[in-house]
Amino acid sequence: MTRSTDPVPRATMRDVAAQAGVSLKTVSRVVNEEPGVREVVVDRVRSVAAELGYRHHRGASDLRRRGQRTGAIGVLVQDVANDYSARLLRALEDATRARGLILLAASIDEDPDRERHLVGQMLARRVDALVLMATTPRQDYLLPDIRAGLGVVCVDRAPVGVEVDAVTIDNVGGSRAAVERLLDQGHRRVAFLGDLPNLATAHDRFAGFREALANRGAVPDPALVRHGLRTAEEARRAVEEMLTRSAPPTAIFAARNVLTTGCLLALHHDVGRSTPPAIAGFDDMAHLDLVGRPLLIVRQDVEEIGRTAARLLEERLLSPTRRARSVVLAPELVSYGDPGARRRAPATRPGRAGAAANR
Amino acid sequence: MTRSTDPVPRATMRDVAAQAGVSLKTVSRVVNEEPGVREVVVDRVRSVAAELGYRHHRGASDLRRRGQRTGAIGVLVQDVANDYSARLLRALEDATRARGLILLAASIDEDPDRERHLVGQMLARRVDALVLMATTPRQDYLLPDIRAGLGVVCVDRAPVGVEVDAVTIDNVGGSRAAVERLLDQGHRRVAFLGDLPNLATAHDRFAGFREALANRGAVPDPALVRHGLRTAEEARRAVEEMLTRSAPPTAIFAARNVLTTGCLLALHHDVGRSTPPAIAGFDDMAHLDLVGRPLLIVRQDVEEIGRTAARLLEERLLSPTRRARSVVLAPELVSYGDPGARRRAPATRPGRAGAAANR
DNA sequence: TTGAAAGCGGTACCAA
DNA sequence: TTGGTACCGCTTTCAA
Repeated sequence: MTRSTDPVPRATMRDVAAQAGVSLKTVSRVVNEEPGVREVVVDRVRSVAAELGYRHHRGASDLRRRGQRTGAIGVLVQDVANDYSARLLRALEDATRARGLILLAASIDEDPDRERHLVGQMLARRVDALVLMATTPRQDYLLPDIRAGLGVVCVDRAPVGVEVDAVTIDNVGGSRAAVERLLDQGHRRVAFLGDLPNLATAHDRFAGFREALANRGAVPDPALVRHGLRTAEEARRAVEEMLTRSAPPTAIFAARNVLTTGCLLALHHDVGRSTPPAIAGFDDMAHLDLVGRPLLIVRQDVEEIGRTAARLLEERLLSPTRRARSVVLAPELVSYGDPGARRRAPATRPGRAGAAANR
Repeated sequence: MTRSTDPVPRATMRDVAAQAGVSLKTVSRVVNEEPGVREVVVDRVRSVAAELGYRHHRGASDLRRRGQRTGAIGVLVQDVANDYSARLLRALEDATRARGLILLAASIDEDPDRERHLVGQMLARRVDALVLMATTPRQDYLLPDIRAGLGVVCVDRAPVGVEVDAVTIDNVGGSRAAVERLLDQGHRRVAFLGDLPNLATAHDRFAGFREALANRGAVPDPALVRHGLRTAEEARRAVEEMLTRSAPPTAIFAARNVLTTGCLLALHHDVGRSTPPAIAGFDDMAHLDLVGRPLLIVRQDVEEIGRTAARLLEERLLSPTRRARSVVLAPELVSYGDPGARRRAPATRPGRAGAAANR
């Protein structure tokens, strides 16, 4: 009596060979579409393979052809559920699809230990390359693997301690442009909401804010600057508190998209006030065109970042010894909810949009 | 002369063994934390491994311990950049983190051929299981692999042609509850916007719409029913067209979240009208609480779906011959932008929320 | 055009 | 407590 529920071991090339009456090597040739096998034999092997439900074992194959690549890429983002990370993952998928690569995805959650752990997991699987939105202060722990041929592209945050390819955006320029626009609109009391300034992106965005003010001969008002905000809720409370001041801000620059959400929440529940502050924010989000409020957004082209990272990776894998390149993309300024037409202008000088720089 | 740029081959267990003056097998024991190795030896091997930048080769290991699991899971969603898919991926990551699993992620894009291709890629990598948001009309192409021990959980869409575990939601009940709520509010001319009804979810959501009307002794007005809408833009045009009718709808039910966006776009550019139609939609999105318009949303608990899928997978891998189980989760109704308090009510009878049913 | 044998990096099994 | 040997599924090399 046969129990149909017993796991049936997978057919191997040996099984296919036996069933087809050829040698194992011939099956290998057929599976890998190598020339030099008679049509008749090819057909027979193919049909037997299908019949037995044969699946090529990529791991065994990669093991034998040592030095070849596994065709897998590790993508380590902050949080795969986050809009930015998810779109980056998708852009990488599209850009690598033609080469048949497969992506291992994982979330770092701003935890350096977790980053190293996940990197270890992926390297144990012998990924050809890593796309890394790093949280560790330095990435030199990757040096032995890079010497062994691992490709690495740092994304969103520049690498520290290693010379690897990178795709980042001009955070300083983007912030400066947004804040300058607010100043052009006549605002003088501009508030800043940002993350912990030991994070490079948060630091740069605050620097851009400061530069914009400095260009007008002004300095930040400490009462209107809040660092270390991590959630929309924290931003909401910060804004509500600011608005009760005797001299409330007339404009607010939120240096992360969740903080922009917090601003919107604060103003949403504060419907009575005569002139709500203008809001500018960093990083686009869904439905900002529907909130019924003018909004100035510094937008990154995430798809372009993904495409660029994939291109750098491809070049790197072709010539592992090439010098590291760093591409800095210029974000753009977008106006939402403008009573007039929708305006778009480059965040930095027009000529520099999309410029790449070697460091 | 040494070229420091030459790729240095990775250290293997053999290298570590030689350098540490022990046998390869001892290194294996240390790496796998097997007992029966003296502390001194463990320490020496560990330090040599670190020195040589040794990385365990999971593929080779899996190859030898045949029948064991690879610790990798393939996640095939419609589009990793889409909010729903991305959150599902994240929920799966969290639910499998404790077991140290790694996720291979890919987007199907509603393309059956692509689904089969990606499944092939992942099975070549010998994933232990697949989480599948299927687009193929039938999934019986997986039968040989399931017999070989592959775990499969279908998510969002019920499996066809195979008996595998599944996590879906009650699309009929969710839609019916939303439309009944509109009818309770006094609406009689309720429009329906949906995807192609040959998709199971689209079909079920229309069925729920019909049932809600039928419970009030009404039938859908063909002029107010639009199938086959795929994008927000298509929905926007459909709504704009409906609103120019002599008898426009007083309420609209959008059966997919992008279609809800389309409705909002249409109404946003139609600010003059005295009484805009009420809107209900299927699937939550970001910032719906900020659009300044009352909105009724059928919300799926994506995280719960992911947790459930992971649980079913774990059970399945523990007992591969267990009968397939199908868990149907009840969505909830959420009111946004309600002038009063935010209300939440179960979409179906309260007692059934989260109910699991064996088919 | 086809096949036999070695070996990729690691683990199982058994012997020392 | 440690090591030798076979071998996982496949590709490489070389011979037939």
